[in-house]
Amino acid sequence: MTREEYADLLLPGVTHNTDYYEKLYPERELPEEAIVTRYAPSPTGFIHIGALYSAFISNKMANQTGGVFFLRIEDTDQKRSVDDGVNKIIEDLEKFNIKFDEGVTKDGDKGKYGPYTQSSRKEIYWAYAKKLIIEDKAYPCFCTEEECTHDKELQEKYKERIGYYGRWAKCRKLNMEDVIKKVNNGEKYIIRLKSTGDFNKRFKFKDCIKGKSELPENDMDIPIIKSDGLPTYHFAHAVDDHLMHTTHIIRGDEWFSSIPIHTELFVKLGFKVPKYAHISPLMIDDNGSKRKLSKRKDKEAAISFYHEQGIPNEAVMLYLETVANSNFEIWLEQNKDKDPNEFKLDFKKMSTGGTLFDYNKLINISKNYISKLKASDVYDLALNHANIYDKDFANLLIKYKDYSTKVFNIEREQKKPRKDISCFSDIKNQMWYMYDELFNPESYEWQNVNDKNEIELILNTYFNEYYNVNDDKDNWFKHMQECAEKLGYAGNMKDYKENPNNYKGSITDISMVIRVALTSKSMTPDLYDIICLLGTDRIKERIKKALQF
RNA sequence: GGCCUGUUGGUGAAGCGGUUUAACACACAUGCCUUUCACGCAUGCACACACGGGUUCAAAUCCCGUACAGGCUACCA
Repeated sequence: MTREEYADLLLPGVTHNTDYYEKLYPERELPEEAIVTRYAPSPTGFIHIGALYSAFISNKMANQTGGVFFLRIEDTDQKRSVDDGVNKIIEDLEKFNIKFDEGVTKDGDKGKYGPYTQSSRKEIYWAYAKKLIIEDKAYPCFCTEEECTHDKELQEKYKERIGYYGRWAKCRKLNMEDVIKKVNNGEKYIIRLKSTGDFNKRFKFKDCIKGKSELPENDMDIPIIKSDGLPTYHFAHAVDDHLMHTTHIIRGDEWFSSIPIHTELFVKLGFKVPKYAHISPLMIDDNGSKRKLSKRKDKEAAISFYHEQGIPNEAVMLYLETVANSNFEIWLEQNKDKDPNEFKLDFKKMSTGGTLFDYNKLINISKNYISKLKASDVYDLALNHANIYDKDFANLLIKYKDYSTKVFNIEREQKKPRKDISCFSDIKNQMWYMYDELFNPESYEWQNVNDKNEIELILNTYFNEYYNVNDDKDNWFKHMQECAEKLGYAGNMKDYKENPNNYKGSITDISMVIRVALTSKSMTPDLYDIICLLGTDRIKERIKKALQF
C-alpha cells in the first residue's frame, strides 16, 4: 500500500489535493503594509466585551492599513453552537459600527476565500491532513478516552508533564499494518500531529504586542482531526489563515502559549507563519483581586449590559479605544476637530498586562459623549432605550416629543454644555418632574427658607407682581432681583456677603423657593428654562400643589 | 505540579538607563465663578515604581531570586 492509499484509507473521499486549494486561493493583491485579519467567533450567540474589544482592534488595524477584515465562523465544536448565533453576532457588531469587508454575512458568504464557516470546510482540512499523513507528519491515534485519562493520572502521579508526547504517544509507534488492521476492525481514531519539537529547546519569536518572547518548543502530538471528522481549533487556524492569507492573528491572550504549536503546524504544512498579536484580557476587581471578566459572574461581560444601561455604543467604543491605546485620550484632547477615526492604533502601545475594567471611566466618557449630542439625538436615543426598557416613559416621550426635546436641550447646545446625563437609563430619574404625569413628589426639598408663610409670601409676590411670560432671561433675572429686594432679600450676592445682617437672605433663597415649588427638587437645571417650559398654567398648578403639600 | 506572562497612587496609564523633586486622565476633596445643580477654572489629594539582591558613576527602566496575580496545560474555542 502506498502512503497515498494509506492516507486515503484514513481520510476517505477527498476529491482535491492541496495543490488545488493553493491555486484556488491565490495571494491577495494588497500593499505590503496592509493587515489582513479576522474576527473568528464560535456562534454561541453571546458577545463578550472582550470579544468586542478584540474585534474592534482587528477591524481598526485592517482599516487603517488598507487591509481586509473578515468574519469567519468557528463552529467546529458542534455542542456549543447556537442556531441563530451567527446573525446575532453580525447584528450586535453592526451596532458598534464593526463591519466586515468579507466573510460570513446574513445573506451567505461574501468574498473569494470562502467558505467562511468551518463546518463547511471539512474537505479542505482533510486534504491538508492527508498531505501530512502522506509526508509522515501526522498519524492516526486509536487511544480511547479511558486510556488517555489513565495516562493522565499516571503522569500526575510521576509528576511528568501531562499530554500526548514522547513515550506516552503510544499510537505513534503503530506501523502501517497495525493501523490498517485496526481500521478494518472498525476502531475509531483521530489524527494527531507527529511533533518533532523538543520541550527542552527554546522557541524564540516576536509577538506584535508582547514583543520578543520565548517558550519551550512544542512536543505534543496534538489532535488535528477529531473523531467527528472536524478539525481542532489549532489545525483549522493554520489551514484557514493560510488559505485566507491572514497576515496578523489578533486574538486573546489565552492563546499565547499555543504559539509553538501553531508555528509547528504552519511549518509542517509548508505555510508562511503569520504575525501574532495577543491582546491582554479585560479584568474585573473581585474582592481585591483581579480576574478575567467572566460571562457567568459579571454582568459587565455581556455587551447587552451596556445596552440596558443606555450607554451609547459609541461611548463604549471610545472607552475600548482608550483602553487599547491610552494615548488616544490625549490625541482626542489635542484634535477636537478631527474625526476619531483618524487616530492610528498601535500594537506597541497596547498594554501587556490585564486591564481592570473601569466603569467610572466608561461613565465619564459616556457623559461627555452625550453632552455633545444634539437634543434631537438625545431624544431619539432616549426613546429607543425607553421603548425597550420603560414602555410608560416611552409613551410620555412620544406624546410630548417637542416638549421633551426642549427639556433635553436645556443648557445643551452651547460651548460648555451641561453634562449630567451619563446614560439613558438615568434620564427618567433626572427629568421626571418635567412631566405632569410623573410629578407626584414625596417631599419638597426646601432649603434655607422652610417656613410655610414665608414660602407662600415669596411665591405669591413673585408670580403676582414680577412674573412675566414674555421676559427674556435678562429681564427675568432683573425681575427676580426686584422681587427679592421688595421682600427684604439681597438682589445680588455681593451686597449680601458684605452685609448679611441687613437682609433676610439673598436672591439664592428666592430662586430656591421657586425652584423647589415647581420641581420639588433643590438641584435642577437652569430655572429660567424650566419656567419657560412649564408655562403659566402649569406653574400656577404646581404652586398650588406645593402650598398644599 | 509544569510552562508562560505580568506587577508604577483608589483606577487606567506615560516612561523603556541620566532632562523624573515620576506626565496625563478618571475618581475624590477644596476654592473661585454662579439664582441651585451641572459646566468651566484653579488648587489639593493620593505619602505610587511589589519585595530582596545584583550590574552600573547612575535603575521605575538591565539581570537574578521571592511574593502575588493572570493565562495555558481538552477529540473547547
